[in-house]
Amino acid sequence: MGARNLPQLSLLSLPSGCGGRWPEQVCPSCGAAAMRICGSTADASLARLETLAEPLMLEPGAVLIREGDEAPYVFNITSGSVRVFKRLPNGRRQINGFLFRGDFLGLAVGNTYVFTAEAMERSSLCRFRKAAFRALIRDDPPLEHALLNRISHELAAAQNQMLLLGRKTAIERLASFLLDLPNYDLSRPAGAGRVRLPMTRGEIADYLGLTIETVSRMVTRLKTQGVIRLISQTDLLVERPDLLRAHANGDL
Amino acid sequence: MGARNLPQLSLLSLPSGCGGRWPEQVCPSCGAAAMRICGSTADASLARLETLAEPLMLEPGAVLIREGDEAPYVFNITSGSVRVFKRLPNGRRQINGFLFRGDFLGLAVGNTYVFTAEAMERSSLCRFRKAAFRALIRDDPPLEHALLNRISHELAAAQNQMLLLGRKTAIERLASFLLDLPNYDLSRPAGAGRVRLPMTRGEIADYLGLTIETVSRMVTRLKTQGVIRLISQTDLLVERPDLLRAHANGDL
DNA sequence: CGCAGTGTTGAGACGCTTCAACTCACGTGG
DNA sequence: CCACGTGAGTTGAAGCGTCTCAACACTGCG
Repeated sequence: MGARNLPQLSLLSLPSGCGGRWPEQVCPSCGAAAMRICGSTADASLARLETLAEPLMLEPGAVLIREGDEAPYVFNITSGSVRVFKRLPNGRRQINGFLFRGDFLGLAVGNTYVFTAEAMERSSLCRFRKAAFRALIRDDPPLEHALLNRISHELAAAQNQMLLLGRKTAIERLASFLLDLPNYDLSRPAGAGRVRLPMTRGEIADYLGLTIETVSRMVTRLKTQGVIRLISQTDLLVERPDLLRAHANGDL
Repeated sequence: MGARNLPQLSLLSLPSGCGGRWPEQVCPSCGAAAMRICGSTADASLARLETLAEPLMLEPGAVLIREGDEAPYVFNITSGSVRVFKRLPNGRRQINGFLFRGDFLGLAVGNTYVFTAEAMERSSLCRFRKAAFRALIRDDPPLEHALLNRISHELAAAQNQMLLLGRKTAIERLASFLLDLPNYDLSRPAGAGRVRLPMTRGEIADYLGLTIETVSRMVTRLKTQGVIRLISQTDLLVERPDLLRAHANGDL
């Protein structure tokens, strides 16, 4: 690698992504607009970016990125949701994150994608050629800083997840997950104590390093203890946030 | 956060850090030189950087960074090794990475360090005020790109670790670890098949999400199977790399 | 109404942890 | 120089938490 060689730009936003709420004027139609959520206000660049964006529509289950493939693109989600995961040769799956509107993805090492990404529901995305995206970023320092900042948040989130996977019990994992969940999809805020579970039990299990059955049992346990109440399969109410936090910290 | 606000620059190099070997003219005396390993050759910047660096010497076990503290500094290791970890309230520890010469650390979110870092042996580091470091990077695009590249490698490494922690068995974890280990400390390359274990069993356990005893048992199992041979407590020889890889992939 | 996909619940198996005893390497002082 | 102490590592036996396998319940849809 020569000195003038640009490093590959490679991004992935994990759930805790942006780390803060973004202005509501964000438009879901194009990646250019979505970039605004990163804090970049270089409008000249945004205009230029718009010319680079290729809009994309995906059906549920559609594969967006395949681990090991060549990585010419960076993506930005403009609506819907995406799961990002890796697989072991024997089929076991670890979901690394759930991505929503405004999140970037396309993490690559040596021009190869390091994970697979699939749409969880009908989703729209914007696609950028990495080279063009990279060039744009180079000319827009605030944008690059914003991206760096964003990746830092991701790294912090990844480290929290390592702590969870390596050292927490099943109930602690679920409790932590339920506490974090509201921060995932900021574009669809829930009411106080209200938690949306837009993913299946299987996906939760593969995210928490557990099995479907264990997740189900732990949900039941929290329900029995009066910590949460199930509105439907995909919606629940946290009745005792204090107890949920206690569980997440291993105090129970 | 206003638009002109710079995001906090926040870095942590995980073991697989740089992803490639660096030129051997790297000098262990100062962070400025260490930066060269990132691929930046902007010598004007390097000269300026040198004026910003505060050298630091740490004894084994010394705490470099404490999780939750204010985060005014970014560090670069110029010799020795550092362990980076998080703790649960009940004391359980998850080691997120082992860092060596050339690695940066100082990951923060909202101006607060997100992990604790301790010297594993007598180590020297260079310390930079984050603000100064940040300003320098802003004026040195190749440097910033190099850092972005580096962080991308870290994120990829973090995702591999999530897969390991969430979905691999004890023997698979150890095998994966032994295969990765040679890439950690590139400044002290080992001979072919030779693996140095500069950390204790307890540290390996806390890195792999296991207990000391399990790590010990798995080492014994690999030894019994003729996959590895122990030279000493801290040095071993991989006799059957093929079998080790098979174990890491869960094929055995 | 019946089917398929998703979620729940129970019983038993399995793998890792826990607890405890023992070994080994190393440094220190008698 | 050896006895001793200490911290790290190993090994064994028992316990426990999660997984596996299997049956059943629920929901949505043709």
